[in-house]
Amino acid sequence: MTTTAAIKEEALQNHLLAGVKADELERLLPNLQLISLPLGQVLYESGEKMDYVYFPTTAIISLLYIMENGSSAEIGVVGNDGMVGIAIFMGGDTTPNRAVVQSAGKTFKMKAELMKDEFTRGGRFHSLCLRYTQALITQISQTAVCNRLHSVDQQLCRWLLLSHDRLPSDRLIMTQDLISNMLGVRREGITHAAKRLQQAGYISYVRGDMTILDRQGLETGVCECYQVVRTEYDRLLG
Amino acid sequence: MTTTAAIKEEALQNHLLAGVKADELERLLPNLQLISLPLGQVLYESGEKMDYVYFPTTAIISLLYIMENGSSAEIGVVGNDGMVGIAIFMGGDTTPNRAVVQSAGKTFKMKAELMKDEFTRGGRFHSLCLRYTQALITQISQTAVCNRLHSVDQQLCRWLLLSHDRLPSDRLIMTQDLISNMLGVRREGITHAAKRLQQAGYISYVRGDMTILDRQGLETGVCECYQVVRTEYDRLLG
DNA sequence: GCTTGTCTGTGCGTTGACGCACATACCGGA
DNA sequence: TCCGGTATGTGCGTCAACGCACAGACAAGC
Repeated sequence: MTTTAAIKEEALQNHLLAGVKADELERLLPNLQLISLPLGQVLYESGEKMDYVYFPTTAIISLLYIMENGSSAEIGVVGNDGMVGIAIFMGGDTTPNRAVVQSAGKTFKMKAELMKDEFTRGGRFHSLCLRYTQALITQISQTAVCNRLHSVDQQLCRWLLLSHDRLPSDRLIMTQDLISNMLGVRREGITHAAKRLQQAGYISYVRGDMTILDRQGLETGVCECYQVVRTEYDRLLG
Repeated sequence: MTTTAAIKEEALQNHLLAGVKADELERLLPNLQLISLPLGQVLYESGEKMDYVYFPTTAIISLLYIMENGSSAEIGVVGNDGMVGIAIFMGGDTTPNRAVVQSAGKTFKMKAELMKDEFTRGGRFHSLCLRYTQALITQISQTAVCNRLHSVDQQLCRWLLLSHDRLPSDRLIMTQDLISNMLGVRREGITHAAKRLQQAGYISYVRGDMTILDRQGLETGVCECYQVVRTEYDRLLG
């Protein structure tokens, strides 16, 4: 049986939960349920009412927009740095996006109503949620800029670094086909870009099993977008 | 001398101000200062502390990210539908973006401190600001998607429609060069796209003076991104 | 073993956008 | 009236990414 202390320690792996005041955390803990998310699971569908908010610890969730013709593009990524379901406290209840598990792992979930209750209490939890939302806005904004101005190679580096920041290890279980769906480019484009990164010795991969070997190498290939987002997260939540 | 009633009527042209409760508006009005903004004026520079929040009535403000090499791309646009300076109440105080006047016109401004005070009071103003922020997030997200997946022609249509929605007339004073900076594409690309729209009879323009002749025509050339954003604004703030 | 499905690699023609160069057109001021 | 500055139009070569087709390569299961 998992002790309360163990749960608490697990919860602190999520930066938002780690940042709230002690009394707020005590109130939250009994309402947090730890679950495992398999790769590909859909947490929300576009326009669907959100029943839960998620605080990932080791899982990574991708926020996608799916076009009417089926093509897709990622607008943001959430790991242990944040939460999935900001629309719950922002007042919209839904978003026109899909939230899907990009990397299997664990997450806490909490009922939307309880989330709203705690949010309206104000306090540090309230302000932390808002600061996180602003950081997410920066990430989405930079995705927009990067999509417009940078090459697939640069974007793959950015995407790998963003993922690595949220990953408990250096391994990423993910096919090139899935990555291409996230980045909204051709699968072949990812094949080429990934091959170059592998030849440079920055990553290795075999059939959906990717390992980041040289993080600093990746950072030499990335555009400024990554650092802008990183700096803003540190500034707002660090 | 401008009467209080006249100021109030002017204020109601901004949808956010029009949406707050009567007592909230009475508190806000004495702190709101109506000013004229010329084309090109910079309201915020990237990373700069925001002293004021702006509630446009007839002006349109563009939110841009400026790359280190000087190229730029728009991440969102704000008119009488919203406000500029959400970072003030989100807690970050600054953003890595520039806010620049895209279409000359009038706006109310209010000191950042007063904004924070009113926001922390809660009430409808609080929730309206958050709902607006969510709508803006959708706009930024859709910009990211559109940048990735759609042609310059489609994006110009989207951009014109978004501008038209926030414009008091059908005229837009703006050179193709400026539009290209907003969309993050070449000036020649805009020349080509605009020429096609003019030949189709949807717009006319001469040296920085553009008129929208056939809005429905533009809507036939736009991608689904425009409607997604429009619908979300209506849902959240309508 | 074999088959089947999935993942990755590669080639090839097409295209949309880029970068550059320069022509043309228009405006306002000296 | 001329002139300099600005806005727009156009041509041309280049390139990154696309769409498609198909060839290995590997894993899992029978």
